[in-house]
Amino acid sequence: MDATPPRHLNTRKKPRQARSVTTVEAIFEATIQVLLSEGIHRLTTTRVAERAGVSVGTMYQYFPHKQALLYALNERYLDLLAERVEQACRAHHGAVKESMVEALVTTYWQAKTERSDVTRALYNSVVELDNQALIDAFAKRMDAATSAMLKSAPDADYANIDLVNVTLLSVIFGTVRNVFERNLPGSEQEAIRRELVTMCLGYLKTSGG
Amino acid sequence: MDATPPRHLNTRKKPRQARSVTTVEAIFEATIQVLLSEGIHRLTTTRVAERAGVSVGTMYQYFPHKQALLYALNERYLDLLAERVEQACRAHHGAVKESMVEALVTTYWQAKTERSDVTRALYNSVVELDNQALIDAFAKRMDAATSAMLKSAPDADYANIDLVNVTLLSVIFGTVRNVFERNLPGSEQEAIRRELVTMCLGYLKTSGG
DNA sequence: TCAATATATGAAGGATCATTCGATTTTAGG
DNA sequence: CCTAAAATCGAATGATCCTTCATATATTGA
Repeated sequence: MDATPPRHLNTRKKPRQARSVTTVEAIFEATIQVLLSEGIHRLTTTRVAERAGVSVGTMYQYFPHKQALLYALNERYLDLLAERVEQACRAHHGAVKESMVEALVTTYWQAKTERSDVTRALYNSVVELDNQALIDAFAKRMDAATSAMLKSAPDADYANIDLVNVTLLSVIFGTVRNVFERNLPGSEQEAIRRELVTMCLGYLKTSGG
Repeated sequence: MDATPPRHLNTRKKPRQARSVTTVEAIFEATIQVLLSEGIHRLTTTRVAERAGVSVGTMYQYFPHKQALLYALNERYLDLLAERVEQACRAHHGAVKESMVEALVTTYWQAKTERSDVTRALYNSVVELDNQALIDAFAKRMDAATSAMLKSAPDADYANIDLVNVTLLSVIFGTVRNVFERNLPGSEQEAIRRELVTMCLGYLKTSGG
């Protein structure tokens, strides 16, 4: 990541010997595990240290405080992700658009899936854990509403309508979230929204629905 | 939401008089504000109560503990969102697919944008605030990598290639995240992934790029 | 007007947690 | 083997926070 970390989030010192490299690695790994098994509000320095098999003091040799730990974790993760996509892009320079899209989707998807625990740990929102029940119920309602609508279309094709439906929902909802996260200027947001409509329309025209 | 809240997340008592309705409303509003201005790790019961202009004790009349407050907030938000989409769907029963898609995208998009503060407050991830710098840097790298690739295609159309590029990225990244959040079975995930490729391909064929 | 009920208060208890630092152990390199 | 630098340890500190409960105020309905 070329984003220079805010000074207060800098790591304290760089590991010089082999064992300290191991230590830092263990701390990262422990952070992910605690995040997944206990959630953010139980992510304490002591717990992470214990899980990593080191003492709290050791943690503070490498991270000035808790926030810096989370920041570094995220940074490392995003950096790896970015590198993989960049490589895939380079590998497809000059190719036809079909294989570009294929490569892009596949690479990103796979990178996220490969270590889905990390992905999930970092995705978790402020509400945590019990949240899942809400999300599920919400998803069900949406599925029901939109698939009922879709099936009522005069030109509906019933072959794979459920798959088309769930795809549409994932794409639309996900895109909105992503646009939010990137915090793009309003005009660009609006432009993307229009493109999204075009895209979904084209998709519906070719794939039954 | 028809997801019966886990017992330990139930609200304590229902407001019966007018003033307590106001109170609960103020608490919700204060939660959002504190979440936005201070972040999750500074969201304390005292702070929320103070912002809401009530005492801590009052909060505990309606929410058995902090988690229940966040849960309720999320629940209310998702419920409102779901209702709006459902209504839009009902309003377009029997319509042609074009207007269905248009309505779906527009409704969801607008609901999220209308109170973007709430949306953002609930979207915030575990890393919080300083995270934005990382996300920005990541987005820049991705934009650069993919747009360089796209422009190298033999059949590239330079008219609106930047918009096409940013749309593709938002759609792909967002979809992945959404699929993750919904925690669908692997087989369905894979099916959606294939659909996503189809969709992007179709999009690229019609819109320059 | 007056009890019964609903709502509000906030100091205090008890628990958890982030962070420090002086002491100890381990490693590298001469 | 020996010493300086690197790495580790973990009890102690001080701060923050969640939650309770006894008390006080407000509202309702008769």
